[in-house]
Amino acid sequence: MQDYLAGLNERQKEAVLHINGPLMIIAGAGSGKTKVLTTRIAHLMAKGIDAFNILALTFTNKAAREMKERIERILGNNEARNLYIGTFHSVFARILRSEAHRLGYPNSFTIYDTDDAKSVVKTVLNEMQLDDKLYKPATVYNRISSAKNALVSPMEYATDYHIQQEDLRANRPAIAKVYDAYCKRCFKNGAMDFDDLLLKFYELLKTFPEVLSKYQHKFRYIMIDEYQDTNPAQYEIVKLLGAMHENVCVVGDDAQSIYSFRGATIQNILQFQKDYDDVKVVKLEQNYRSTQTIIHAANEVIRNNKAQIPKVLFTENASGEKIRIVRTMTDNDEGKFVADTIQEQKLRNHFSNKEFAILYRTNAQSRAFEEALRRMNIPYTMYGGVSFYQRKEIKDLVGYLRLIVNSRDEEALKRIINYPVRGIGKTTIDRVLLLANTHQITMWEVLEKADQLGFRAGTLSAIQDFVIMIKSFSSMLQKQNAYDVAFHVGKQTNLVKELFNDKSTEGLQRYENIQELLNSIKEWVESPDNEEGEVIDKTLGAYLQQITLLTDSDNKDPDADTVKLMTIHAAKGLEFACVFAAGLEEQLFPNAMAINTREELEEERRLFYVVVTRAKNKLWITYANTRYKFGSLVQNEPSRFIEELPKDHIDNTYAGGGTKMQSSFGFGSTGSVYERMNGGGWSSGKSALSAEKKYGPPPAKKTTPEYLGPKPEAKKVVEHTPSVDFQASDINDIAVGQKVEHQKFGFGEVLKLEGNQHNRMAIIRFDANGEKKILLNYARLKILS
DNA sequence: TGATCTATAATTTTT
DNA sequence: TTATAGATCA
Repeated sequence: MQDYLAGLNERQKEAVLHINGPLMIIAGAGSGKTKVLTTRIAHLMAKGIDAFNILALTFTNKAAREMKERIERILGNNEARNLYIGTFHSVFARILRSEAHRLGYPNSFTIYDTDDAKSVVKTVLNEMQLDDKLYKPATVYNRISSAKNALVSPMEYATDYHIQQEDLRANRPAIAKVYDAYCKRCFKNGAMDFDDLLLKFYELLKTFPEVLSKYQHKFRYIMIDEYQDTNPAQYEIVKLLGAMHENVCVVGDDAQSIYSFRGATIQNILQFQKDYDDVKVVKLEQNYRSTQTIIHAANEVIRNNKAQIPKVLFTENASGEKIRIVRTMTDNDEGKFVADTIQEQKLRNHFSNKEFAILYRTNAQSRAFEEALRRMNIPYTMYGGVSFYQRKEIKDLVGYLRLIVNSRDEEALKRIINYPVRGIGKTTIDRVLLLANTHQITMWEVLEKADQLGFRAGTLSAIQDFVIMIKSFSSMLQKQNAYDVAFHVGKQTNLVKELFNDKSTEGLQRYENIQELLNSIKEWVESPDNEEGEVIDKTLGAYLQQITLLTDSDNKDPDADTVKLMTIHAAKGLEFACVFAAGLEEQLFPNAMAINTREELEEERRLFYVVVTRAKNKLWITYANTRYKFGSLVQNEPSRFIEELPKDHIDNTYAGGGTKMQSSFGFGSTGSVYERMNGGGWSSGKSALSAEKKYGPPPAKKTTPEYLGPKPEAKKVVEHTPSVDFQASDINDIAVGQKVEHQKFGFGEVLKLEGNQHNRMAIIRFDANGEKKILLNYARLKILS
């Protein structure tokens, strides 16, 4: 761990060498923030500070992992294992596991993910007999979540004038009561939601001075990454923990604050200097990531925001190529353009897949890119889908495990009580719920004493079998490790068998997922159970808590040679040689949901700043004239952010003048992409459009989006009116060569049959609509001959 | 009670 | 377009 200081610039060195006292690092995009943070921790340790006394909090597991690895590399030993590095949520959950009993929770409390939490909200709404059309669980949950993040208790919520006015105006005056009931319900279930991990930890520190003192002594040096994204709960916790030693170092960039929807407030970073005396402030303004063009553009854009800490990012990197603005006809064309350009860049400049990222505002935009990439056989990884642990089959097995660990967990109980089917249906469950509520006991307790509560004989025996089974699992937990129990549960409940017997492709996948879950438990059980003196909790309970805090991206390999697709939010902190910023359209980006106030719009702009600064060398900004939304075609204007880019740094030939087309496609290209796009037969009819039409000047400004008159030819279907006697035939009777009638596509001939028994597909040539692939499970076909 | 079908609503960002 | 919830049937 020699000269770790070499390779740092003066500013960076200043930050690293500052040991005692509060420190605020304002780190512009690509200014070596992580490097400074990790080097600083290494430096602290080199100066003799014990790793056990250092706490570093991040927002994502990924960031935590990366920091740990980098510190290990600098130190060259495994002292870094003793550092407390993790996300706010995981670190607090870990501490709460040994302290939760003080607050009346079981130490093996369950962590509810968003789905569980919404489900609790739903139960509460039902029981309060509120209309869930008006009180949508998601909306109500968001409201509760915001309150928690702002440390607003149910009581304060109910008595705050402004909050009440807001709810009243939205015609949802009962939210305060729901909030209260929700908290009580979670408590009764022995469960904490994501926000509770912060809130309850805060309460713990506030209520028990001895606990506070313990952790103040332990964490003598505190470091917070992405400080601009902290919410009031996190802010107060840091303040409490740091109050004794005041060795608090925060790193952030106000220009990259993009989580205010989650309660983050930029005030925290602006306030920092007032919270402590003698705050050392270091600004890192030199960017090592991007070209001058990109940095200049980013600076220009962010200048339009009012609220910010003054700073100017600069770089000594090459000036680089202009930013290319590309307009396409539809969202599908956008996908094709991007896939095509990636292919071309790979050939021309020898880029590998992993040097490309396609970044967008909303997850829904991924579809067009996925399709296009798949068609070109370009491997890609999509971030932000359903997490492995959110899959149904995984949640089912995990549901059993959760119930075993914490019998109060009502959500888990409801999930698995009749899966696999064991004759405890909806009627019975409702009855159990009612009994639980009237007797003020948990559902599990109702089941335990079901014999005294007058269930029908058949139902009673089903319930008793269930109770005996769960109890046998619980007792097994005393003697055997998490993996053995999980394996046994899977086997005993027939869950694994049921999936094994499902031979469809999806069934097979589900079966494999269960195997993967079991493997992961095994791996976890067998990994070393102590790190340098500290015993790691290897119980099933600890495992369950840990997996709820994992996200989709946590089990994806970032180094895999694939094109990365993700939202801009998910891309924060990452960098790529080539970036496609997609869907730069009004309504989409800035998003229609976030243009009502100046603050919201400025956050969208910061988001744009983030996406621009992800690019090292090449940046494309794309937008589509029309795209599908809820199944119908919508037309949008180009994003206002495009206009904010410095004109001399962009190449918008594509967007503006159709006449200069040939010379426009950077890198001395001959415009092959363009040719392919027009003439390559992507989908029917495109070639008929002239270049002028396709990439002509942007449409005249319109205040309201309108629907395109004629449908694009790609989507054109010659409508067919089904015969009066139309009746779907049995799909098993369909054979090659038959003449068939389809409700929508009309008459045609079956050319080919594909797929397995459960997922059969027919390729049919229709007289009026050409060849289509028809999924027999979904389509209705009538056999004519 | 359980399975299947039909109607309806919904998409901003996430630990 | 897709996912989900309620309605209907076995």
